[in-house]
Amino acid sequence: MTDTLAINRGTQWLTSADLRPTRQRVALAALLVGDGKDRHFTAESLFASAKERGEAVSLATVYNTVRAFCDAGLVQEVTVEGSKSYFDTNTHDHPHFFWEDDQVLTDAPAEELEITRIPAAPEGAEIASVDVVIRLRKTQRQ
Amino acid sequence: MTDTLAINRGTQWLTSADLRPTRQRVALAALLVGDGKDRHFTAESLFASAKERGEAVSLATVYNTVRAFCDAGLVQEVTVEGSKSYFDTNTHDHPHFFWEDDQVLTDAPAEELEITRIPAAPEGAEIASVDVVIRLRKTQRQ
DNA sequence: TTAAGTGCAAATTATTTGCAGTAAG
DNA sequence: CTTACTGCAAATAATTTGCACTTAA
Repeated sequence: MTDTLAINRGTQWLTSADLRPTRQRVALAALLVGDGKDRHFTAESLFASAKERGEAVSLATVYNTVRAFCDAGLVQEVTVEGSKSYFDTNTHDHPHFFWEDDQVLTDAPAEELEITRIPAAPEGAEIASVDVVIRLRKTQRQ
Repeated sequence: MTDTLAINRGTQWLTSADLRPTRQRVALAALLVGDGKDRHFTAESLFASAKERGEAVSLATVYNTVRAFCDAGLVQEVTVEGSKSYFDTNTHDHPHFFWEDDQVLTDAPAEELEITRIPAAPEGAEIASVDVVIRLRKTQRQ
């Protein structure tokens, strides 16, 4: 039942960033990039997914591992909410939808965003990134 | 030495939102809108400013008060950083600069931002707001 | 074999809350 | 008067860390 392809992908992803492919890291990596799709997650949600699949990983290790992935540039932190930290396996600059009702982060179609002019960085500074978060609220249907 | 104009402005600001102008609230309000300029702050930074001016306000009250201001629509929460909550007395939708080195939030000139197209809200949702944060990093000068 | 990774439990940080006392309308 | 506000101190939530143990290279 263990998905060899997902595990291989995860292992490659780790080694490409010079991270030691330990059992725990491979398990988490497989969950994140095993199917090649972009994934949005928090430390807690990743921990929950791991537990669901019966993987033995401690919460502290999930936190440490996600931090390591982020430092290695494998995932991108997305700032959307005061308390929790959200991460995205898609590290390219792109806009996000944040579903306020469910506190869920998803990708917004980058090709539908057109920014034709951006405030210049003030003297002595340069632009590190431009974060665009489109906050969504569910329309109540009656 | 007490700035009557600032206090009056603060008091008006509070009553306009049906908030009881208590001594502590008026002091904080005067710090925030006393000079009519927009202000960016965190609970901690506002607490520090209050202490600096010799105002007797507890940290818990600063937190509660800022939350009350936010709920009343007097200030806007700006999500820029995982840990702390930032607030802005300018409640109009406008872009921000976030100085990563100092963890400081400032306004970006709204007239220099031109978004000509925005991803449509998915079925069943509507756009609550579009947050644009331009992250700045200081250019090291040698 | 050895430096890096793991997993507890305890520490830390930002924030909220319970509750007794205080003050505004 | 009476309801809301204040201020402690304790509670909470997300995350990090110290340290002994384990494991990949």
